[in-house]
Amino acid sequence: MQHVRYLRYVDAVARTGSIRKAAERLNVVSSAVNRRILDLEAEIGTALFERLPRGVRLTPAGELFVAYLRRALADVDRVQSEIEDLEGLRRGVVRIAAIEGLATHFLPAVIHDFQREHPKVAFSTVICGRDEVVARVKRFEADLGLVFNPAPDADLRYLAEIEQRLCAFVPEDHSLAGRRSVRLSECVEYPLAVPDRSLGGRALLDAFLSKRSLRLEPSLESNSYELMRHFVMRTGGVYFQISMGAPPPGERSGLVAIPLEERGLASGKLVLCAERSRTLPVAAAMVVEDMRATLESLVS
Amino acid sequence: MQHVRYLRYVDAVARTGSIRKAAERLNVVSSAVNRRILDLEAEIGTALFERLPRGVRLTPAGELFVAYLRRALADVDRVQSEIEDLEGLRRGVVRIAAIEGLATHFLPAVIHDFQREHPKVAFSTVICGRDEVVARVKRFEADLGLVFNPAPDADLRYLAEIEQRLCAFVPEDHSLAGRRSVRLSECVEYPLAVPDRSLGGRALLDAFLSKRSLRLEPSLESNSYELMRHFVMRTGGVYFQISMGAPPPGERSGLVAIPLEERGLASGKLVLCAERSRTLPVAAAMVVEDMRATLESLVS
DNA sequence: TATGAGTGATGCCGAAACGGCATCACATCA
DNA sequence: TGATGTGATGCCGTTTCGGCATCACTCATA
Repeated sequence: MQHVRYLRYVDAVARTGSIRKAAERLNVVSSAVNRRILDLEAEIGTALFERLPRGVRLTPAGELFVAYLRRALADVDRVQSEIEDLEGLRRGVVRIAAIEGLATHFLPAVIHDFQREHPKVAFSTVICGRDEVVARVKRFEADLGLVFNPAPDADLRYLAEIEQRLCAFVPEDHSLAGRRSVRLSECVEYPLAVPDRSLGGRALLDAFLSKRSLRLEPSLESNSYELMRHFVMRTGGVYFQISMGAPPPGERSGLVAIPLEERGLASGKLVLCAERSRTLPVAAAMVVEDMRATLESLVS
Repeated sequence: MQHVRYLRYVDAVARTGSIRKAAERLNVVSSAVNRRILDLEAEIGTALFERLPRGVRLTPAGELFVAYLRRALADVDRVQSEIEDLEGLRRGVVRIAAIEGLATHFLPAVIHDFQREHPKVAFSTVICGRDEVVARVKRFEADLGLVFNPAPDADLRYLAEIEQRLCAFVPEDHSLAGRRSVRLSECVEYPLAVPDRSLGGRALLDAFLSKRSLRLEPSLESNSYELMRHFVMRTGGVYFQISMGAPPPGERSGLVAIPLEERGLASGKLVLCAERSRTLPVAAAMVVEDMRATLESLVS
């Protein structure tokens, strides 16, 4: 707030004990800071700082004034935050960290739908691996996390969860494309691309394969579904991803998702989570409701 | 205060429910008030007032902001008043470090007289040895120091000085009590208590004795005049202190001070000092004037 | 229904405040 | 003694502010 701008000048001088050092911190020239100080002292009628050869020191009057300005600065921050919360529906930034599998269809759709009704709400969305999603939520760098099969964590609060099966993704014109389901053993005939350990589906594959004699010899292992997508489009191969990564019905993307049908192949959960102690800003809370509704519609 | 000027604009608008009426009250044109309101709303990112055909009304966000600005305006009024009190001698703390010899009569009297006229001015007074007095002044832990014969020190500024002779202090009913002056050789007949090196008069005694064949065999050596006082009251002995330690004329304390009359016995200076670069708070500066006057009256 | 009054918003522009650059005066230190 | 660091100050271009005039809209009244 502009009306407290010069209070910030005085605060910086009090903290650094030097007009020049404070000016550096504030990214203005020292003469400007000096003049504001002198103007304020003239207005108050007394020196707020004693001038020493190597800087300045607060006078008793200065101590009183600095105590005041620190109360005022804290209070203005608080009221600004309160106003933002109140207005949260109409403006704000919702920060999301999500695994890559949601970047193509789910997240863009949710964001787009939400912004149709709340055009001033912005999204800051980071796509990263499972562990990084959790870390960002815990560090308050993301309001919301979308992650597949997170490890149990007392710092996380689950806001929504849905079951997700692994699917084989192939080009539309692939010989497996019309199947209602497919077995892993059928897929190994083709060039394979598999997710690395940072992607959620890999753990499900590993758990299954550890109990089978079947061995996968992937042509590609990657943390990028985009890479794997282009790989199979080019090679007529197969990659694996949770069903959430599939395009919504009616949309064509050149790829089809076929559920893997294997006894003993576990499914996992896609989780929408937040930091446990967190009170979400209003906009983020509304986004949660929208996402819940969308996720629930996917299981019915 | 200028920095809260626009808060006063908003306050007036909220109170009157009209930009034009507020402008009248503030003695500015309504366009100026209107623009400050609009600028603030742009800065905050939301309307503080709903615009009605016949004026304005606070929004919920505006209610929050007005609650804030009223707290801020009350607080700035209060701190201004506190600063005025401080500068107007209506409040403040004067910090003094002094040698023990002044604790009995001089300091209590000066403090008492000063507080009769300035009851809200408090004193924080530390009684300590000569070196500690100087250290406290230099460390800005004391505004003023009262010390006997300090070593020359570039960091100290002398505000007042008076000559002080050594006196022999004896009980009122002592055989030396009626004398106008006394020699050291007369005192050695009685039990002697002498100051230790932390007290100012000791250096004068030592300097004198180093050029004489007379040897003192003190029964007591101490850094506490109170102890020495009670010692001589109990034993009918003699102790030595600068004349400042004597009760003012007309006051009876059970002891009398008799000036030591010895050729070659130097006198010393009692010094009122401050840290050289220090600008004293107003209250302390006034105390200096009072002390000067009192000290000067003691030499005339 | 037309008109006058009251309201907040806006264009234009001169006045006031501000910050940047350069320099000064002083104290400190090696 | 010269270099360095500090707050203060002159000059001036830039930004912000307030005053004057006007606009757009609503409401009340004749």
